[in-house]
Amino acid sequence: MRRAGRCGGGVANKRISVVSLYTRFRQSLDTVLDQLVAAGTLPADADRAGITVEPPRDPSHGDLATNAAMVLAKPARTSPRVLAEAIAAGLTAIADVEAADIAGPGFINLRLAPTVWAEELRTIAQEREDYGRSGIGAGKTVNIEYVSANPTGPMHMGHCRGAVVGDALADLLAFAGHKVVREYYVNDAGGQVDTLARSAHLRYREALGEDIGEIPEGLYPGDYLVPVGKLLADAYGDRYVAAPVAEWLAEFRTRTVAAMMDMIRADLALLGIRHDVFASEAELQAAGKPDDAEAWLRARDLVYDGVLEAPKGETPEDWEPVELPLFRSSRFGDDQDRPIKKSNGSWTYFGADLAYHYQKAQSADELIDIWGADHAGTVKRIKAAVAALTEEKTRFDVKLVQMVRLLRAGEPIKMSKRSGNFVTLADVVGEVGKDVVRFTMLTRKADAQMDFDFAKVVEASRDNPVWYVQYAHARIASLHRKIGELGIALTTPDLARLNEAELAVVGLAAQFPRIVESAAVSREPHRIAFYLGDLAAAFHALWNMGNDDPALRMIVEADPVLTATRLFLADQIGQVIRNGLKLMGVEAAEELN
RNA sequence: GCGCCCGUAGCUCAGUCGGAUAGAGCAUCGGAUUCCUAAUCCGGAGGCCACAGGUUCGAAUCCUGUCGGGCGCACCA
Repeated sequence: MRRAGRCGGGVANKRISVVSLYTRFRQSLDTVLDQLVAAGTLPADADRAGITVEPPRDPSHGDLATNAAMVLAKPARTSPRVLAEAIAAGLTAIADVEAADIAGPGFINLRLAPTVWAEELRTIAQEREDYGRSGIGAGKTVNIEYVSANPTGPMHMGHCRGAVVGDALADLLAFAGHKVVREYYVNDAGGQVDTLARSAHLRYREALGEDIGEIPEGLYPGDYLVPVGKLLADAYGDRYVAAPVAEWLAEFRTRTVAAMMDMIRADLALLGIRHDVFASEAELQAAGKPDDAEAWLRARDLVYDGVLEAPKGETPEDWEPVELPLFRSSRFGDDQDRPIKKSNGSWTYFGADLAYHYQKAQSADELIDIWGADHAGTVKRIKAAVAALTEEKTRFDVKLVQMVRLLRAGEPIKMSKRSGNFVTLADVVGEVGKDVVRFTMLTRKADAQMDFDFAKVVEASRDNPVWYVQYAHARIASLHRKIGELGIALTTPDLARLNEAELAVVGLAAQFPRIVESAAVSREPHRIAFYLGDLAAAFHALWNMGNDDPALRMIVEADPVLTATRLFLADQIGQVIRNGLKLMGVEAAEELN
């Protein structure tokens, strides 16, 4: 089941040629600080990690702001404002800086020459789909495990959000320079896959003409197993109809799991998701990986034979103390030690999962798991296991994704697992489309609950961010059509003619690289969605100015130079929107209908 | 009982590894617009960032406690 080939995923690793505007000024600032060190104003060993160069919250403060003086005042044994004077003097000498003012408790606000923004626009035009690419992850391999739905049926909406968040995060980290491995853990070893095989056996008999009646309680009732039954009937004829379970169970299990995985892969493909590695729990066990991990841990006294404490709260009636091999997860922050084997000698889910993470850590510098919030209770033990097995050298994050409530006309859709009546991912994608599903899943922090209303996500209005961002892009595309119809002969843009409002939108577009970096560092792909909403809003506001004053329209027929300039601006905004949408796996619309 | 996540405008939510006067959409209020650069636009009001302490130049953000909400709590997966 495990695929050997490892491809980089949707976004390839490329080297970036140009550092972002903010990074560039951060470097200039460092040069100024070096000069102050040489002059004896600053100690050489002062920690500069807390220094930021970012856009000020209030645009009237200027184009860039730095907190350097406040961070360094203490090591320099002086007041922030005095130090700010010295730093500001150095910054003023930089060519693109028109003014450096000191404000508030010691901020230094920089006002940049308008040519800086014009230049940034050209940078976007040059780098095109690479604009925003970062090198912060260079040299690091990140393994991200997501979806990992049990191979017992098709994907339903419960899996959808984790799939989208994981995939977008993988794209984001790749864009930020990491080597990314996208992995799916196939839980094909537990009792549930035996149940699956039994359920398939029933369908197999049905395919051979038997009336199987109601599906008994405890077996999977869904009709997605009907074709599997036919498949098995074709493969085996009536050989296993009356045979003892032991004779067919293993073979039926393998074939049915394979069929389920084909189905899941097809579901994922509907969302544009493809994993690099499918890791089989059964193969992991067959290869003795959990035994290896156990031996390694026992040698360090991190696994011992002990008796489990009674569960907290209400003690179940059938609870009995038994001796089991326990991992000392309490040494690494867990509340209690956790069994890695069951009393029947087989591995617990945790025992196998621990070995699986050990294996992943062999070939990655950092690990990320995307889990549903219902597994929150097991985060501590797996983090403890990774800490122990990697001797705390591998960064490991578990991102919890909260549930999505499906609504139709404001009313929650009722789902019942028992009857097999759940809303499948394929249904939802079929109804509203891949792009709407993906974007919507990223319009909220992963750990916040979310409503998905079938009506609202396709609504053409201001308060639907999916539509609003697409609309901005479509408007930009429409400019080209319109200019063609009008037969305007475009000239070379004259970026000196950009007005203040337009330059402000460029400033927002120029933030894209740092938004990418901050989203990658904090592992929060939703930030891209919110940013695109802001950028789209700024562009729409610009566009709407043309309603009141025709001289402010994007297309001014009498002035081909101005039109070319504004088109150039609009195209670059469109480019940034496309780059952002691509990170979310959403296609940019050329036209809305 | 314990653990995890959360508590920001009337509602739904953002908030940059701690920064300046905490932001957006909806709803509300006040204006504009009948336009095809379409599926409205502009503006106002609205806040003890649950509460109380602490850390420091500076806290919605970090720490502790309290209150309130959600989820989880045997060898299941």
